Amino acid sequence: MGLRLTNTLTGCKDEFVPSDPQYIKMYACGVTVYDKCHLGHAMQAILYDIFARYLRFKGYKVTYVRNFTDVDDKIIARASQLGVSPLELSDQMIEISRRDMLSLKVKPADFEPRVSEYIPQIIAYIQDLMTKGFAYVGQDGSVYFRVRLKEDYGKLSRQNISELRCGVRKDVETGKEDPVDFALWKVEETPGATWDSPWGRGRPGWHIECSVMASEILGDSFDIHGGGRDLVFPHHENEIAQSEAKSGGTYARYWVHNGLLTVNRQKMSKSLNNFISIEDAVRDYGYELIRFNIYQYHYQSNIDFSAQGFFLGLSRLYSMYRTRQRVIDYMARHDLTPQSANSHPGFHQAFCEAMDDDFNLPRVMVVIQSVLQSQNEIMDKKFSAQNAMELLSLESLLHNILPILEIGLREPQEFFHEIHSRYLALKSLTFAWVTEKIELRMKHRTDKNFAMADQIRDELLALGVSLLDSRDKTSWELSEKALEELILLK
RNA sequence: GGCGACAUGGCCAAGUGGUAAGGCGAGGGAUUGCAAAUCCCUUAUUCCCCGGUUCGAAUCCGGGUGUCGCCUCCA
Repeated sequence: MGLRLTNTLTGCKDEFVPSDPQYIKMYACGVTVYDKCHLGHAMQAILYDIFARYLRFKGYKVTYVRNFTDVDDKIIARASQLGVSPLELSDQMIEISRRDMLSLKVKPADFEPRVSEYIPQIIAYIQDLMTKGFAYVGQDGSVYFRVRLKEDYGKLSRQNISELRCGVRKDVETGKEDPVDFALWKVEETPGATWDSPWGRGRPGWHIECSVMASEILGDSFDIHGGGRDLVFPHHENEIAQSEAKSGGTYARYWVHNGLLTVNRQKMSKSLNNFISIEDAVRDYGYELIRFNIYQYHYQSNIDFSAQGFFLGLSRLYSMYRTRQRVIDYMARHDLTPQSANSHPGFHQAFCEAMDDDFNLPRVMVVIQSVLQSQNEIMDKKFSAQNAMELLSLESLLHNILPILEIGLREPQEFFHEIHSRYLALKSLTFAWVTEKIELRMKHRTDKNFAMADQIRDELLALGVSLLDSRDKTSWELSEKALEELILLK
């Protein structure tokens, strides 16, 4: 069963055939570290992390590279504003970014190169382009890429060079031979962010870094190159132009582009000031809810962030842990151990088919939904050895696939405790108070004084605490309304 | 102005030629002292509009309309 991937280069969902049948090389554009990352960056990082995890799950060896852009106009501007050196600022931001990724349970990529560490290679690369005639020193002393010489320029974004020129493009650099050319090396002298080169002191242009770092680590040609949809043009187009001009061969074989996180349908971005930082998002919603919501959409779609959407996710996540807890209790009661069964073949296949179909996470979520439902169904039935085995195989399946997604892995008790404490604190209530109320109601119930018992239950429900009576005891959880309140207050 | 993507029930969202997944919501049932939770059933003859191709289209083609992204840094 093979993976199929939507390839921006062809515009089709292509069968994915790695150049080496066992080894996949993947590169994803990381962030420019001039400020804290926001939820949109989180979405991208989570997605490519999952792709890498799934490919490994399928048995491939994977090398995954995700870069940090630490040399850039914005970094320089920001650093001078803050009165620190550009690399000091980017050091700080990289550290924060790593912490953010950790808090989202995103595994580090195998390589996380920084532009500033690849300056000699970038210079050599540009020199090579120059000897091949693709690069030239412009009138302003900077080095540019001769776009028109690359005949298939525009093949990724389907842009036509002659049409580009009549665009609303501003600030055309004066040193270029042709307005469509782009900078490889910008000559200037900002302290702390420039290096000596054959063309004078300066720094790398916008797109060269990815080409250089990708080829240094993965080689001239590799399997998957990913990034946000907003990078298709010009960033990825230019990467292809440079890389293929230099190597003469194919650069990335499959181009994957994820959708963007939007707010009121508009892209989440610093400039629109409609962003939420990863730090804030994790604090307010938790990493798991963020991931859970991302999985409701295909990676190519934009995800419109809204509190209402997050509420839906929370109520389903809550429900997931309810089942997780129920399974744990059930296994304890019947003395079952999870290791004693193989992964459920039917659902295992369904999961792989969904992932193989262009990483169709919404379909994966349906599979998980069905697994949980089947577990509940089994536990609703009379106990039998056969049912127990079925339950264990479902459990074994979840143990296999949930670590790829990083959801549903916590101790349910811990999950509930966290969310319940937050809610109770919000309402200035305590666990002890709720327990007291429940015990009081229990007395009324055993006395068959249902009117009083129901009154207490209604009182608690009005506060968002919903009671669940089982044969011997009463437990409680948060009502839908309470969950909604918890999210909407953010 | 150019390029690209998207438009599916009250809401969210899968689905690239074979007769509309799933979730939320709503209604009914099993269960329950009554509830909650859980499970079961029902809830789009139809996929923005108009043409075309085809035995057959949400899916392909042409033309509209609308939304978004890119063409300046952007995941």
